[in-house]
Amino acid sequence: MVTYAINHLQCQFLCHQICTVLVPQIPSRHQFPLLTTKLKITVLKSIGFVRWVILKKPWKHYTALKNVNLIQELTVLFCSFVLILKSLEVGKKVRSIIDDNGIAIDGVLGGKLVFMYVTCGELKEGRRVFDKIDNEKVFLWNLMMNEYSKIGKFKESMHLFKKMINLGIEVDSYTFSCVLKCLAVVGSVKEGELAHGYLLKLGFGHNNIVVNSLISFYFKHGRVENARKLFDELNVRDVVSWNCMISGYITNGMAEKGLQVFKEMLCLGFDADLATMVTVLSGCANRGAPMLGRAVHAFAVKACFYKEITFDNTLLDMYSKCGDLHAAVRVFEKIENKSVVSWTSMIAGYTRKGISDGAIRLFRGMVREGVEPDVFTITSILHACACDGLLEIGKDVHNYIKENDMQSSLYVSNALMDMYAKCGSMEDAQLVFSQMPVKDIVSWNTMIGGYSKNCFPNEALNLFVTMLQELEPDGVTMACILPACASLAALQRGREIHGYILRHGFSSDRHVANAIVDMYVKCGVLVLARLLFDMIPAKDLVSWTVMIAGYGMHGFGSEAISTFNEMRKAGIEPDEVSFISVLYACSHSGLVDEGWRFFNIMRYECNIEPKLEHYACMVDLLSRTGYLSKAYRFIEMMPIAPDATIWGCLLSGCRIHHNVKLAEKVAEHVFELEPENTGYYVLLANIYAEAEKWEEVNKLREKISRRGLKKNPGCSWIEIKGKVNIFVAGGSAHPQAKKIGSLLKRLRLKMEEEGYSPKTRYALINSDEMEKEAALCGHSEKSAMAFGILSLPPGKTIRVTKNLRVCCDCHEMAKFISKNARREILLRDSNRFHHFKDGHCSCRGFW
DNA sequence: TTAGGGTTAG
Repeated sequence: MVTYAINHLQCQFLCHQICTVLVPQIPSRHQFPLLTTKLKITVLKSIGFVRWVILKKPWKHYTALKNVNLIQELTVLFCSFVLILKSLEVGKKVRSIIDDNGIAIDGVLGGKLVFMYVTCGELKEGRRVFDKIDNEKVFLWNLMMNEYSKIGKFKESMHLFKKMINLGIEVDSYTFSCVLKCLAVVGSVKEGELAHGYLLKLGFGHNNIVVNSLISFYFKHGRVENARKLFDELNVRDVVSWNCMISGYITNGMAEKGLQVFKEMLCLGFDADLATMVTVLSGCANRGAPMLGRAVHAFAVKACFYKEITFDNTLLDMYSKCGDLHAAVRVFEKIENKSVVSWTSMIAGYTRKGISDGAIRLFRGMVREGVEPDVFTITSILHACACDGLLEIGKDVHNYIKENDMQSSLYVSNALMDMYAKCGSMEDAQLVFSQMPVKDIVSWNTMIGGYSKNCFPNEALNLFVTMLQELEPDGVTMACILPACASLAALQRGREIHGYILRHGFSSDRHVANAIVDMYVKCGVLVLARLLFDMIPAKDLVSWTVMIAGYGMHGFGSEAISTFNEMRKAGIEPDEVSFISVLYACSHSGLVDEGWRFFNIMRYECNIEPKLEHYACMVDLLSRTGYLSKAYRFIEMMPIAPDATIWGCLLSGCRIHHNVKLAEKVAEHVFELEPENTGYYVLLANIYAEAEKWEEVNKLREKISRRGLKKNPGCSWIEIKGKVNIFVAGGSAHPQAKKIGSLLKRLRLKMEEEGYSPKTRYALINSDEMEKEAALCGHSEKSAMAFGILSLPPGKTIRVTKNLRVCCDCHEMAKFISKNARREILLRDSNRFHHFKDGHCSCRGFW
């Protein structure tokens, strides 16, 4: 801030000058942009001075200025300045001057204060003042209503409207404009029609501002005919009326008609204005209509709109949203004075394309150029961090948010939580969530979805219950909570939520429909999933991908492939995720040739560069089917660095095919990349155990305990009558543990009678056979299956979920039970589903 | 006070 060296007399003089000379010269906010550059500089200098006067309060020392009237005049003036400065800091100083001097807040000063607070983003304080003063100015009521609708509190805005009607305050056209805007979002058509009747009664039927808003209202509710009728009946159509029609048609999916109105408007000699261009272009962007967008671009260039920054920004956004990032970049590069909007649109464009590093490069570029990021920019850059899991950069952005006091923006806080959730840091997300004074539905959904996806299904379900006490969930909530049921394989819970969805009419939402299919797939009810999938009227890429992945998970490789082909026939192009699903399906069914075929289709036909996940599927496929050295060479040839998962797939393959020598070589890579992951040590230990290399097993054991690593305990659960029963490996804490134990013993005897011998090599214990057998009996999935037999009526499928991969002995026993006790068993392990029936498993040995 | 950029869903 500039400081002013000033003595007592000068201060007195300057304060006098402010009141007598400057006051009449202060332009209003609206006049300011119209001033000449020279005048603007003069005003800005004065503002700099006044800012200093306010912050330093030099008048405190002068009796002459302690005159209350003078201070009151000054404060009114200061409020006006704050409106230009938009600085809450200065605004607060003004307030303290008022309070310190005991100045009464009357209508004039109160009104100024309200306007000042609202402009500085302190709506709450503005409302407090607003409520205190006797206010009959319709302008202030409109202001408050507009502010509430800007932050999405449409109900509060409507509440104010009712209040002003009750107080008998005369409404104007802007009041109706705001009311209709609110009703467009939260109201029903019926309420809008009531407002329509009311405004006709008050004589606003020919007021363009009101009728234009009414047209927009009907369009937003899809009542195209009503909107058209109003437009046709308008005596005098202004450019806004035309713009409303164009935008209305485009957003209702009638882009052609919108363009027709646009042409008609031009033919009738109406001049399209900037808003027309912006409306048409943003309509093209939202509908994904680049052809129309390009035509408008050409027209606008002829009409010289391209010099307007707003136009350029909309144009670049249109290209970016229509997927043509190159065209967007060309527009961006031509903009001479890039505004914060230009930069943000470009950043959002890169993020949309998944080029997070490009987005971050742009972000740094804009800061370098001295363009200050605003809440929109911050939200976009957080999204880029979220997409790429860039936690450290995300944390830097969080610091920037704190320094610049941006947390109060719901968009910012929500994007921040989403970033933390997607980067896997739910503690940080929870911290942001708990500190938010106001939360909206997106905040709740983000947290619930975050917990669901980060393997905290219970936290997600608990938060969902809390949410129900606070606000109504929406379709997105459903799509966020269902994966929690899916990850728990909590079929009962999932069914309840499915019921809730049906009762509340969320089932027509495609995201919800997809999530339901996914939930039933992961809860093991594949047939129902397929049925519900078939019922989705317009399946999107996600619907198909869920189904393909579902077949893969259940070991139906050829069904997954035919669904994939069906999808392409339906005209839906696969993306990288759907290729992961089909490759995964191939690997879980041992379909080597088909796997290669899809890998090549992806690369050469669809031009999708394989990512780590795709390579992992291929390595998995080769390893499972015994092509171990081929898999090794494949990894070595990879153009990107393999991660531990990829080497881990090969290590699993080494176990299946008992290749100890290669396993040792592969394990070196795995341990180097993920030295803390106990699972891989256990895997190698099992490979040694199966080869009866007990010395090596012990060495590994020592290594594990030296490093202080603990084996992730095996844990299985089974849902009986909605209650989840959990079994831990070797545990006997369950109330029915004894019964379960004796049932398992009986089963084991029967198995031996029929020639099965226990697969003791999988026990990872180097002791006598008896102890090994006891350890095998204690495996959590066996206990859960036995509990299922004891608790469920005959003939009912037993559904068990396990946190780790199923062991071979348990797998054998499940096969036996399915034949001997005539029970279907559905076992979901950490990798896939095993469906046991009549002594066979759907995995056919691939797991 | 018709008009440009941003958050949740495989």
